[in-house]
Amino acid sequence: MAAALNLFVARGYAATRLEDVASAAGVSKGTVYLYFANKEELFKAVVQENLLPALAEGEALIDTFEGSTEALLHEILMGWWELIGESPASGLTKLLMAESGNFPDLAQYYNEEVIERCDRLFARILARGVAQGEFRETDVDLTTLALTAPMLFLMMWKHSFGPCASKVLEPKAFITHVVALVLHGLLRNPVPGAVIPPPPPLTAQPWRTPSDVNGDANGGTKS
Amino acid sequence: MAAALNLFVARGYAATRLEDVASAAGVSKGTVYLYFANKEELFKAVVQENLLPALAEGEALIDTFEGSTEALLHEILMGWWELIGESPASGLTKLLMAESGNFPDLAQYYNEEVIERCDRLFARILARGVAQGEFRETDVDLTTLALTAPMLFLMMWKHSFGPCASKVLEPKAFITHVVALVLHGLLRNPVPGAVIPPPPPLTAQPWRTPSDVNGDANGGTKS
Amino acid sequence: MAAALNLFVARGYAATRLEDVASAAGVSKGTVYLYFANKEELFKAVVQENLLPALAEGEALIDTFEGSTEALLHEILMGWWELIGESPASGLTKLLMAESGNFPDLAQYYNEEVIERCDRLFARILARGVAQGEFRETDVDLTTLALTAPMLFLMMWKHSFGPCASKVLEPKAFITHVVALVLHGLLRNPVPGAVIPPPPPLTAQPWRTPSDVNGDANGGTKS
Amino acid sequence: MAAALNLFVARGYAATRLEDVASAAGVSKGTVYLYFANKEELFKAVVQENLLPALAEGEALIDTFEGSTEALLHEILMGWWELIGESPASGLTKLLMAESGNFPDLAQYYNEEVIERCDRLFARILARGVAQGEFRETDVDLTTLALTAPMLFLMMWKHSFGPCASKVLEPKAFITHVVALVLHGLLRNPVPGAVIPPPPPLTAQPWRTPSDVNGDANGGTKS
DNA sequence: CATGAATGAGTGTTCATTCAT
DNA sequence: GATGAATGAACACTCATTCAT
Repeated sequence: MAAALNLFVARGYAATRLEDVASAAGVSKGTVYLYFANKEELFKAVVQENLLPALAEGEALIDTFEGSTEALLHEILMGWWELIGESPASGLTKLLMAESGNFPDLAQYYNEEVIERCDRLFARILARGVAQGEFRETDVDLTTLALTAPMLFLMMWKHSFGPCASKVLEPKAFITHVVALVLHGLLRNPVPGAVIPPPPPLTAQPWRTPSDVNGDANGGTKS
Repeated sequence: MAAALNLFVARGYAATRLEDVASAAGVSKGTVYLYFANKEELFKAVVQENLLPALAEGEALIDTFEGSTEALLHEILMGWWELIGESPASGLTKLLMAESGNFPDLAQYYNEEVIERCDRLFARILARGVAQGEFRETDVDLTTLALTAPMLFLMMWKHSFGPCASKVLEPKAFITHVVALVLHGLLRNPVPGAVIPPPPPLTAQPWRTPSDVNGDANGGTKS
Repeated sequence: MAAALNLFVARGYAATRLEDVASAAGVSKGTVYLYFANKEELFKAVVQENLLPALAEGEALIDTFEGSTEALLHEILMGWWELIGESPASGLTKLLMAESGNFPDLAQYYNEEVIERCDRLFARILARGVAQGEFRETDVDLTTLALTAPMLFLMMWKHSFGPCASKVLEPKAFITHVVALVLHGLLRNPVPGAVIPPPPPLTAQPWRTPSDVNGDANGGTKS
Repeated sequence: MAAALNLFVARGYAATRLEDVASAAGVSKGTVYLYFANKEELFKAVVQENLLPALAEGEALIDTFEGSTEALLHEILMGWWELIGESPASGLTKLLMAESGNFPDLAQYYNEEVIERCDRLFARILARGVAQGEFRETDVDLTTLALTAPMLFLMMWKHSFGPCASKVLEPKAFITHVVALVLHGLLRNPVPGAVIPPPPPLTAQPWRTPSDVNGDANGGTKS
């Protein structure tokens, strides 16, 4: 399964030949079928074997943690990266997204077992922050996503454009920056104590091509 | 090429049969080869045909915009989603990440032509915000990533787990929330006027398994 | 048809694409089908167009020739080479032998129209030599073949191993040598006036491996 | 490989379908690819497997032979025919000439490994004949060719026009005839002891068409 | 008369899967 | 339990052939 994990991550599902998995594992092609009914089952087994343990470990932390919720968030995200992001499991996450269309049941499973558990984890953290008066009132689902999106992005990036990008992306520095940004805000003079204000109204069709908006081209300005 | 785009996005590169592309386009298998040398060239053509125009349109907005940089950011991200995220180009972005390992030259090309141009766009916006006294001093590269990561996440999500997730994710609401979060911060009492403070120090190895940290098991507390 | 001739000779029947023939001829692929029903008919037309005229010319010479039959033979063979061997028709001959199995009717046709006429030509020459007292009595069919074999060999060679052989073969020198050899014989002291003597009896199984002929290994000597 | 040999010889390289080879061998199409990387490799393997052993056997004879060089020549040629000409290897020789243009490396290999070794064999025989006073001084290369050309012709003939010719060609009788002819000469009164005399001068352009030689049409007569 | 876009049967090749040993 | 030889369905790609223009 370790061999399969590496090859699936490196080449994708379709491009991974069972013969390569077998020889990488030092066994014959037929032996694979003694343990897995077919390629699809092998794939599913690899996914489940490598994703769940990491998540389980992560869930243990939260209850025992003492300190500010900002520090807790930082810890959680950094630990996530160290445990999953830096391990081959991050490759699996990417692979799962890439192949989700061809493996709906797997995507369903992953969604239920991993993502929703993950969401509940963050919901608890956010609730802790609000309860202790550290955080503003906030939409828990959206804020959770705003925190997990950079993590998923990091995993995807590592296994897609990262290797061929010109600027190297330092994951841990990025995580630290994101936490600081989301917590403290980018504005020089944020309004303390308030709920986050609603955004300004969008301009009408600002991105349309000129030919599309010739009639009311001045509608593109904000006011 | 429209047929190829749809099928590539729906099934992935390997699982898309040229015969299906042909019949979806209403032509025969051989006809495809009159216009594209092989499957790979078709794929590359689809990618380039559908990604670049969208980006080009996006770059036009920034110069003419008047208003707060917060509003500009909101506009840009929302426009990005309307123009690319809601179009099949978002599917291509996902596909490209999924297949980047098997098409290194395409990934390289996408990185140079799309990502780096995108980065420069955001760098200009952030510089505008800082210059006008709206934003704190900030690491431009990391903040750019913190803003683009949710966008890439949205595209990936839409074409992977989104369709089978229990909670529906409303992209525009998410974008609005992310902008507000990143700008105003999650803290109830952020420090106005200051540079974002450094994060608290991480605890020593908080996520390690007990077997790994047996020597200093109490290291799991914060300090 | 000139284009087809060149390509057929250069690449063989199967490896010649009609599209290449068309573009070499400066017309479109469809145009070829205005003049030839299909690839096979084109091939047959090329063969007939290029082989028969050369042979017809050759037949004209013999009746008017005055001089020794040895000189006549030399003239005929040399003329054959100049007219056919040095022209693309030699390539056709090679091609016809190569493809005879796949075009039995063409081989049949070639056999009747070319080879048998050729045989009759040589039979007349040999009869002339015997009638004039120049040549010994001889088996006409075999001697004809003994004279035409080197010619066919030359044509085959030119279009097969010739281009990659280390020693260059000078066709005209070879023809001259063959005529001299066949006429005068290789022996230092041939027996004038006599019929060619029968060959010595072959040894029993001279080429068998020793393990096969262990019983009478000395049978390898001549008598 | 036996099945491939038969089919290649019978139909040529291009017209032989791997599926036919497989079914002729009693296996499935995929099985062929367990042993040969592709069609080309199968072809090359068939050629090398079937040509070299035959030649190796042939080279053994010459050293042990006692008797006249004329008899030796007869033995060698007859043995060649029995060992190679009558075996499928003769079909391979024909095939190799037919496909030499499409397999230059194979032609090169055959030329070096087979033809040149063959040439050296005959050079030794001719030198023996001259050294023992049996043969006239002669151009070794050309005489070698004059002896091997009928053999190659026989192989070609057998697998091309032979099956559809009206007159049957008896190979062994032909070989015997050629040896006698080349040794004793066709002339009734050859000149003993002498070097073969140079050929009479060729007439000027005797084969040209009338339109080509209109200026000096009388130059076509010999004197 | 000429075109060239379109066709689709055919073939080389791959690889997940099986099973006798 | 393990093997590896064998399978055959599947697919990318080719090219002779057609036909509307």
